[in-house]
Amino acid sequence: MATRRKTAPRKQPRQQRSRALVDTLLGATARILKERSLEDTTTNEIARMAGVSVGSLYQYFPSKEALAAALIERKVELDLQEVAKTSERMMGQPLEAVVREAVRTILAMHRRDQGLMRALLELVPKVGRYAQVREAAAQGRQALRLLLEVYRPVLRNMDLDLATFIIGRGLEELAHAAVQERPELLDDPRFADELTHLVLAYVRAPRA
Amino acid sequence: MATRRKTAPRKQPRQQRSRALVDTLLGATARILKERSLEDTTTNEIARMAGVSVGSLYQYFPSKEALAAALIERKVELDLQEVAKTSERMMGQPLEAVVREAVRTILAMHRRDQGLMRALLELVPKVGRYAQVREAAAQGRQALRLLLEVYRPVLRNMDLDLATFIIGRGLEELAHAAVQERPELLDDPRFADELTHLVLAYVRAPRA
Amino acid sequence: MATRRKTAPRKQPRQQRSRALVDTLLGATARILKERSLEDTTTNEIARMAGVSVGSLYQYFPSKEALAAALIERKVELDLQEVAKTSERMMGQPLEAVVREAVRTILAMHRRDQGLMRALLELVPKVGRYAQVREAAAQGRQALRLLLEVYRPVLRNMDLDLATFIIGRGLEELAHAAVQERPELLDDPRFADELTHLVLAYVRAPRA
Amino acid sequence: MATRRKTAPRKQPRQQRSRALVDTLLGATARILKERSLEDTTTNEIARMAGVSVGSLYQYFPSKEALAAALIERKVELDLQEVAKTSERMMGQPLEAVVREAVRTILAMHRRDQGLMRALLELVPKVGRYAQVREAAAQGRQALRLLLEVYRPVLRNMDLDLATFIIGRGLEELAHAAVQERPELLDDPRFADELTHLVLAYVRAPRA
DNA sequence: GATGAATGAGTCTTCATTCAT
DNA sequence: GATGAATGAAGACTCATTCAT
Repeated sequence: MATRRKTAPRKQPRQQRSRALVDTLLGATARILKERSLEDTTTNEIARMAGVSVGSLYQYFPSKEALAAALIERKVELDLQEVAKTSERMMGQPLEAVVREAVRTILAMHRRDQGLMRALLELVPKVGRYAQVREAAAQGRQALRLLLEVYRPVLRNMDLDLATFIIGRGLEELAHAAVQERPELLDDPRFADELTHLVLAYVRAPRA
Repeated sequence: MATRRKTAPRKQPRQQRSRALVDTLLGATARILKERSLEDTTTNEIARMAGVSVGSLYQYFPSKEALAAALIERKVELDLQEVAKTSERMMGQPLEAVVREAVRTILAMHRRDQGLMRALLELVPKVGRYAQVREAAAQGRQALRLLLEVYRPVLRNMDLDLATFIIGRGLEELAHAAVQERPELLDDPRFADELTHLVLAYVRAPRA
Repeated sequence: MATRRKTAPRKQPRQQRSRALVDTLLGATARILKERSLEDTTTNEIARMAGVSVGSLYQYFPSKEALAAALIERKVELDLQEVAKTSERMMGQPLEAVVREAVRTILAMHRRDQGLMRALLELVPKVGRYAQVREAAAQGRQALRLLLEVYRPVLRNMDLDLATFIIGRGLEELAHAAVQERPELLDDPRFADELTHLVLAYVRAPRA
Repeated sequence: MATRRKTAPRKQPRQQRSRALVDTLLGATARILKERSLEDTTTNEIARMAGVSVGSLYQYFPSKEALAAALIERKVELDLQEVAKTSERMMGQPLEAVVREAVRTILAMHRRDQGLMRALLELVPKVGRYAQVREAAAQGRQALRLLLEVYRPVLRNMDLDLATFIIGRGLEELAHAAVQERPELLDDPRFADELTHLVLAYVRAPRA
């Protein structure tokens, strides 16, 4: 049955050595999840991969799922920081530059983690981390929304919430799609151009 | 272990009774997969749910995965038929009407199957049905591409392959996203309007 | 930790074959418990000993403890029947004969099961079957008490409750003790004689 | 598995500090065993309870069982001293007084340790300390036997060995029984009276 | 000597799959 | 062909014990 397993970390790694251990474990888990689903992985394998005993694994993570959850949280946190930094940096730039940079950032984020990204996304429901991810997405959207508001004068009249959802999620999903189906696009400037155009054409007021 | 299991159906259900059995099993599987992942499901449960013995299940499906694979193939087939029908019907209509109808169709497809859709998508890699799904997607894109070619004169100059990917996958993923995050949008005409606008603005030649 | 495990039997063995299976499993468990404590036993071993697969074991018993619990309940039931039969049979006989027969019965019961008896007694707390055993003991005492009341005229004046406890438990424990420490006494008529004397001397009114 | 583990203490605590450590550990073990079986206890828990590291525990006790064994030995030793003292003190007193005092002593011993007593008794076989306990019991019986011999003239004709077993073990077990089933009896003078009567009536020669 | 993090053998238990009826 | 009891391989997880610091 789908017994949701405990995912709360077991004890905080206070010592430096422990922190390294936790990192190694998360690293091994990440590496494995790029190739295999969580249930096709065993805790023993993760431990072996990390060059650590199972016992040590369970010292810090009460279950396989907890490892995945930790991975997700870490990733969400990092991405959020990046988004924040970018959106701050772009404030005041012309609309087109902002959009182009946003597209660039999203593609970069996806290029970086490829497989892991997809694996983690699939794990979100199983591991009960919907809340965090939603929250992160919400923050990202919030940043996007603020930008749109700034440029409202040059935009067509529209429901900003809806537009934010369509743009935010649309770019995100197209980046995912590229990861899955056509990874080479992540490095193709034409793809970035097209996405930029997609967004700009969508939001701009039609010229008189 | 990640042993890829046999997924080829065991024997073709020639008899009418057998065909009904297969349908019942697939139905039960579908119903369960809407709520639970495949590995959180047991063959015994599927059989019980279908009101059939496990033995009978294995008469037609050599493994749990085979059930999922069959489900995917069935779904792909149905969707393709629908796409074909729609695109045929739309031939010759004005661009805007075509896009609007395409959006409507996609949203309808997603509204219909919600959970199952997502479950199946996650199963594709595990069950080794990438090929079929790709192939189906390709066919869908091909239809889309044909449409775009017809309207090329009124469109901006662009790489049709790339545009097809962006539009096709974009709409699909935004429909997914709505299923996941904001199901009410599936029935909201403003969502359909915005998506239509997204596509039209993207492909249309900018007015002089 | 002392997590009390589920002990409720899993499904009732309806078929004849299943009933045989359950019996075989209980038999194997009994045989092993005569030599080893429950925690020094593995479910796999019990299954192997019973010539059955672990899976089958878990079909009927949700845990090792459940097997022990079932064994205890079965034993309690059987012993109670025997006590009831004996006490009924003795009604109306002279006091000495009654006591002698009671002693004989108790010794016989212990002679029969020896090791198992001790093992089960130790398991009672761990398996949460105190209630049943208490209840059984209470019924046995009740029978004894009824007997004593019948003979009250020839007995010394005493608190019947206390006397029942001392006699009932005393005999029981001395039988246990014999099992543990001097098994040969179980077959020695002098031991039975002495126990009979112990009881009679204790209850009889001192002759003027 | 039922591998009998090493139980010999590891090193003799010569230093005063070490002796205190050993005492603390035995104390913690005793406290825990009153509530939980040995296998439901972890060495880590014992150590934590004693405010000591596991490592230190293993400095003095090579296994969990060794702790139990040490506890048993200590208990046996103490009880034996007490028995010796009592029996010495009673020499030359009238029979009834002697028996009464013996009963009192036994009840007191059991009142004192309650839970631990039972726990230790269950551990004796697992820990391989049968010999010591037997030996201790034998010494106790020997003392009892000596007493009986002194009073032989006023006793009925009987097998002293058998009588010793019945009286010694009978009193002991009835005290146990009281601990388990009716603890309030340990403090009830009527219980002591009845036990005294039980023994006296059993051994006394019937009056002409 | 003390510490407690690390180890890994060993256990319970599940569940996909088979096969006797 | 259907049934569902039986099988047993495989995995998560614990905890006695060791040993580097």
